[in-house]
Amino acid sequence: MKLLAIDGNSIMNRAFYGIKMLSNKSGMYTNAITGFMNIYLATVKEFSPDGIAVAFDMRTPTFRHKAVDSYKANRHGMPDELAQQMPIIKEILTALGVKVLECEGFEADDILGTLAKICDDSDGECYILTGDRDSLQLIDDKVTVLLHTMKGTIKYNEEKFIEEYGFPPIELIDLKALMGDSSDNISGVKGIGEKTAKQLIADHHTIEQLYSDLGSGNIQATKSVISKLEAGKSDAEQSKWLATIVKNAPIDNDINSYKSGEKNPDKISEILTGLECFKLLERLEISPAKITEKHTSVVSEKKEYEISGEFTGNISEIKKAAFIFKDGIIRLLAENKIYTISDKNKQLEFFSSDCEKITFGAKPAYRFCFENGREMKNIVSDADILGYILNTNSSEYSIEKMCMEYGAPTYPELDENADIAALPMLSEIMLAEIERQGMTKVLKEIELPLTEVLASMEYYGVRIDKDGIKKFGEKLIEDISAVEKQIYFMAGHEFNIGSPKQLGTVLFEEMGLPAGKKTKTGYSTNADVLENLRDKHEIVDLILQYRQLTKLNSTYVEGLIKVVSDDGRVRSLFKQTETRTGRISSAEPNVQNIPVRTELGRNMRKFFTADDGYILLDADYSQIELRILSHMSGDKNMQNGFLNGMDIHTATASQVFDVPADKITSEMRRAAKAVNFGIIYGIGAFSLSKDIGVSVAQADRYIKNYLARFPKVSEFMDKVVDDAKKNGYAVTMFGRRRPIPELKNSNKNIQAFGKRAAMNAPIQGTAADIIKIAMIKVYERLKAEKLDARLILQVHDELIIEVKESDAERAAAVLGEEMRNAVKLDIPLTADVSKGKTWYDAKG
DNA sequence: GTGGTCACG
DNA sequence: ACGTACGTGACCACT
Repeated sequence: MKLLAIDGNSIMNRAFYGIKMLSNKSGMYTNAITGFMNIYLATVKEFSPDGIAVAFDMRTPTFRHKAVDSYKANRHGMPDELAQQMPIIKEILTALGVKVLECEGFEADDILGTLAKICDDSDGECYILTGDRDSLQLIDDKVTVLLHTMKGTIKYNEEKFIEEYGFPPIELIDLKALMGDSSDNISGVKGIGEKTAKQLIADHHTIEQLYSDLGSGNIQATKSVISKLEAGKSDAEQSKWLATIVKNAPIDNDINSYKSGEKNPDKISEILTGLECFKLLERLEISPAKITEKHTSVVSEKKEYEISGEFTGNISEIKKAAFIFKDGIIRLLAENKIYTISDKNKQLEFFSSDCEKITFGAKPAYRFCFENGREMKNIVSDADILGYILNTNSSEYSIEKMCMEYGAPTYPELDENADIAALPMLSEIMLAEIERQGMTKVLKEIELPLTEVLASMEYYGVRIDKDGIKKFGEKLIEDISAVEKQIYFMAGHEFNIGSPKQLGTVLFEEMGLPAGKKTKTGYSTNADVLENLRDKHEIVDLILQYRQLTKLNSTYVEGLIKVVSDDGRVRSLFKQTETRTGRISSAEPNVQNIPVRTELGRNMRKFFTADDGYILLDADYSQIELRILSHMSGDKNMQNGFLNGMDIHTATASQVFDVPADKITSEMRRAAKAVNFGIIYGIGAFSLSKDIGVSVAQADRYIKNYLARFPKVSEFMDKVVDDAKKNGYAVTMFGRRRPIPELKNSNKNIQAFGKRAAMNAPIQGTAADIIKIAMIKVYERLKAEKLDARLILQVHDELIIEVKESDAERAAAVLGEEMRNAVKLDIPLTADVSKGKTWYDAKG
């Protein structure tokens, strides 16, 4: 009989701290469970035991066999995130047919010790899996310890142990009795450390022998060690007792009772599906629970599909199909048959046919159509988008993952066609779920039509003045080396200014400047800190300059040059399923963070130009987020500011400081602006005070004043947080949801973050919804009016059109009108259009 | 791969 | 006692 005995607490601990926090949609952490099971499965595979037992500590002992009050007092209690995973892993193990052992008053390693003894007595073989070196004392000719460490699992038998420690395993107890173990609150002999203890044990083997030899003077040690040993005799004896793992826990002593039992796959499936641990189910070769309560609206029966090779029929006869367009090939599912379409003309014919299409990742297909001057028609569902709408928190929307999450049947037997086979049913289930959650409008009126707009923007790209950038870059490099030289001179030597570590050493150690904040790894040298040191030394200003110049050069000059196509344009990727709030994001290159705030950086925008014969139109919403807040909260006081056409920050200042608008100083306006931003972000007095340089108490008064003046805003924020706590998500005006599992976290800081995110999500998300609607309307009207104009960029509240000069006036009217009229709020939306040859000139 | 920093809304 | 405003992406240094 080969028994695998696992230290459940120890392995759960290793797993918990070993992998990043993983949590599912409802905020339940699963990282320890996942990690435990991975270790468990790997070990079972390697050793194929006949029986498995997992031992756990009892959480609420009423009696301690080691009744020392301070026992383990300094081992901090486990965090909630781990504690809540403990009962579940026990359930899973039980369902796997594994014995779960807990004994009141006994620790997990006592149970392991008892199991080891049972094996010894019955001629069994025992493998102990643990992360704790304590258990090594149990090793003998029948007991092997598998020590799980960060670097892997080390197998300790007697031989290996002696090789490493130089004495037999049982003497580990005596070693600990001498050197102590702070994590177990074993004091040991005061003043005896690891080295001395090891030597003493190697010479004398046991505590008893050691003290007997000490008495007879038969010992080689310094006077100080000898006196320490003499003083610590009773400590040593008590420590030995504490360090000894007991072997008499009251568990079944018939080894055969630990033979592996029957698995209960349904139970395992139910638990793991609920936890969204699909990878684990796969490893266990168990299919996920098919229908969960919330997805009962659609009955999902698996259909049979036939692989039919290249499509040779008449494309116009396909009325309804699923397709996936990848690597230049269309895979098509129609009438229970799976085809490929490899011919480009046939592909285009299919895309522009009236066939009702469902797909996964429509944007590249749209782009393919644009590139070939054809129209994509009738895409009614895109699983990528559906997945995003249903959970903006996910980082990956693969068909495989979503099938498991939403309970759609999978087709692993179809190999590379498993994805397309699963698509129709998955899409149907997700559409029903979107309908149930009231997000059908977000899907059909915003996200699905938006894909074409984004594809078009990606297709056109924006023209870049590459030579202009290069010249600008050369100038930057000159300036950089000049600043660099001055910095080296002041520091007295050369160093890597770009390394925060080296810079910290130079500023705060060599030059003795007062260090402010610290980061995890050392001194903080960020702009905030440097700003406060500006008048302490000239070098600080130079470093700030150096940072600005190198940032411009490496990120924008060099970064942009790298991605310019042969036709002189850059084509950013506008990602539609990336952000948690509903915004779109931009990458490769990111065109949403081109400098504007400083004049030097703003020059970059001179290199974003219109094509010959064209000009750029640029319009941005003014204060869209505050307007949304005033609308959604219904605060008339705030709305009045907008209705009167006032500058909103001045209006706010007037309210908060109780001063007429014409008496507001620029300082007051600045403070009010910061408060306005703070409100949108979910304010805290501390951060506000830091931002505007007043005391925390003063900042707190500003906030209190603000909320008193705009009581509906205050109520709105409270309600948004309450609802998010209750529902698990925040929601925009149009019904878009953002799950916020952080609100259920036991960590106060994470909870506080959840609250701020909950306050911000409806505002930022609604703004995202609105500009998306505007984009679709602008796109449609430019097309309908046959203008030689196209949307090319979006920067969250700003849209940019490239238009033939002769059509500029009409396109400008379209842009302004559609942005202003995208939705009707209690207060007007304003957007002014300006134009220019470059982005620099076109921005008003 | 992670952390620090900084560019934008 | 601690940490501290929302949402992104790119680059560099360093492990």
